[in-house]
Amino acid sequence: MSTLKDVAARAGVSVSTAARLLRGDSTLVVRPVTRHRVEVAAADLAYRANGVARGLRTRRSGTLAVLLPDPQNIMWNAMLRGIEHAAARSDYLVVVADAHGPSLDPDQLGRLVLERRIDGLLVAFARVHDDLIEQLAGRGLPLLPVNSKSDNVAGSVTMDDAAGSRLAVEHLVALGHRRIGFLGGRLDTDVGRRREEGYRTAMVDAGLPIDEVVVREGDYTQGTAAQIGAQLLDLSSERRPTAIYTVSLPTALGLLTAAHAAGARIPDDLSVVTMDDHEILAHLDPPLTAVCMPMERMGELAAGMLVEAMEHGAIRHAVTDAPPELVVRRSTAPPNVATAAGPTFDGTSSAP
Amino acid sequence: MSTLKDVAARAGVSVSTAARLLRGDSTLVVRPVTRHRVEVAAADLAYRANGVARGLRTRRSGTLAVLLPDPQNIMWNAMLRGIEHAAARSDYLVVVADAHGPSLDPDQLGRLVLERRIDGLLVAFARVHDDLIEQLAGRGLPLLPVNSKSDNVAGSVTMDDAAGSRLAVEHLVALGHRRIGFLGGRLDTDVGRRREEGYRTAMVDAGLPIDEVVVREGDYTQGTAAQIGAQLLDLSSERRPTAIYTVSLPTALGLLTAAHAAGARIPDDLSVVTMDDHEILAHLDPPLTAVCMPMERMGELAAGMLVEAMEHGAIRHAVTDAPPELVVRRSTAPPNVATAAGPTFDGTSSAP
DNA sequence: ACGCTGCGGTACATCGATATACCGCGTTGG
DNA sequence: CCAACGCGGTATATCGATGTACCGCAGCGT
Repeated sequence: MSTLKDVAARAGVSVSTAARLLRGDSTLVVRPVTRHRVEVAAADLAYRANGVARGLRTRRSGTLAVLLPDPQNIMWNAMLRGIEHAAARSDYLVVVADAHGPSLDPDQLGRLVLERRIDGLLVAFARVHDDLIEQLAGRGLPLLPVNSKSDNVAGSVTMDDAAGSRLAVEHLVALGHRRIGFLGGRLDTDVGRRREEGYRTAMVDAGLPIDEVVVREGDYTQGTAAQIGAQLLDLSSERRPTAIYTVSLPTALGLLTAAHAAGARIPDDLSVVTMDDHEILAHLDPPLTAVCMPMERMGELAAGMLVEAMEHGAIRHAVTDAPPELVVRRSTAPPNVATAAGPTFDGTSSAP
Repeated sequence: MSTLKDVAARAGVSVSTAARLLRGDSTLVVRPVTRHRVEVAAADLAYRANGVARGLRTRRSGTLAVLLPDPQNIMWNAMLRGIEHAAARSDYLVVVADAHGPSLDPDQLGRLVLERRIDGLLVAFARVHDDLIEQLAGRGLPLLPVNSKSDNVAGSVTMDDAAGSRLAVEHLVALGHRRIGFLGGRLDTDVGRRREEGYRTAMVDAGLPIDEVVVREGDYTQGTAAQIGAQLLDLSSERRPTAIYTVSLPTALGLLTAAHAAGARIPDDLSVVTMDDHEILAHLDPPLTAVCMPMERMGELAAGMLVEAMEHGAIRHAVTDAPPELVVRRSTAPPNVATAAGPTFDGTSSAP
């Protein structure tokens, strides 16, 4: 591994000149011939600047971390891709941290940051780590909530969740549904509230009454969703929703489990739309109608903004520009009048 | 941010003493009172060693990268978790690189490594990046193929793929299948060959003939699998397999698509087992019987070995100890004698 | 009296890149 | 005639932690 010193010696210039030239320092004036000598020397030696040494001087490690609440949710993959691409453009590396696993708990992560191995942090689902966030943000560490805002942190990148929810509800309304349930996220998170708000707005806009019994707060886990789903399906036929909108894939899967257990067929007895799309939804039983949110775009935007914040201190609240899109598959259909108005389905499983 | 100098000044000792004490240098002898003074000073100042400065001196960045062939395959998630956990135990960070995306092409990655921002590399599905691998391994960079061996690289971590394949085939045989197809991976990869070998061994052990027409090389993509699947389903009824074993989730999904298009019902007309398991398989149409491979364990092992290699130079070929397990769901059933022996299914889609 | 050893540390030179200050020389402009 | 400035760079002090070499002193044996 050759160093700058080697290059300078080979080119017959000082280390500073070689450094400034190779770094592209615009205040440096050199004759073309000198420039050429240095460039050739660098090429001959296959010189690569040592990133660690540079980092020491420039006080940057060139690495940022992403903190995820639930790496089991495959929807984060798209966001991660976006983050990686945008970060790579600015020559940053991305470290992924599982917020709940033993790999990198918030304390560990805080340590890393304080040790300057990480320059900044993208935090998805901020509420979970309020204490960490306050600590770090308080120390002036570049930190950006993604997908959800946090009251005491300046800046965030989110999507138009309300629009996504409206899209889902409007689709159900267009199919003829009137009793539309909502299986949401945590209401102590900004994103959870915005998704519910979109649902409510769309219901009101459609002139439909909102039955609070079928508007439920979940926690993005499959287990909780299955429980709530069972409760919703157990309602009397006049109150039981003919369609349910779920706000995440795990939530949707929980509902599917509950529906299966209750013997409710989808979409015959119950239509289901979920937020967040992924290719594999086309292969589910049944293929799930979904609102495709611009996760990748959000990731790109977030990484770009974080880099911007780290380098120029500018930070703001931003909403991803790409609009949500509805992907219609087979889990939604017009309400089955017979089922909806008639006696409840028998409650036994339809599984063999 | 306080530095070692601040701590030393506050404790009234030299920088070296503070450094050695806080680092836990066992060759250092200090009086308890001195030790205490330094520790208190460090605590008071909330001192954190600067990882970048340390890295410069110790010539390590404390970061390792994982190169993945196809981040769309959600099966890597489990491996990543394992890698992260094991790496975290040794205080390493993990950077994820998409081998095909624009985020971090092999050249970029090579650059990072040469710039010493990354200490070592885990490469999944090595064949894709042979040139990069030779370059880096040639330069003495710690590099470890995961999931597949590479002839010109010492060391690797793999799973018992042959055992996994055997498990799948034995399950089908036990159900009564005799014409069992194989939809494999690339034969220019070690892992692809080992999975096919397991299939062949199991067939021979079961006393079944192998019809080479139904033993096919794929490339782990859904598109190719769909094409091959269509060909297999188009065979005359005496040759058409009654069951197919696929070696990856995208491959299985491709086959499902082909089966659906051909109007073949699963498992009635065709049983399907796939390698690699994930919770979501339980929700597919139909729920897929799968061989659960110890991906997470492999990840842990790999990260541990890479760290070991980086710090002590020891490297070897290792196979994950945890055995594969069969998870039976509803995509496999005894062959339908009527369908198998009778005329082909009508070939029209069963979709509404 | 002399060397040796153990104790409890310290001084100083790294690691490699970067940034600021500054240098001598020739050319202008006033 | 002298100051100011542009040219083409160089010298040197960082950044913060690490590790080797070494120091003075006391005690101990001979």
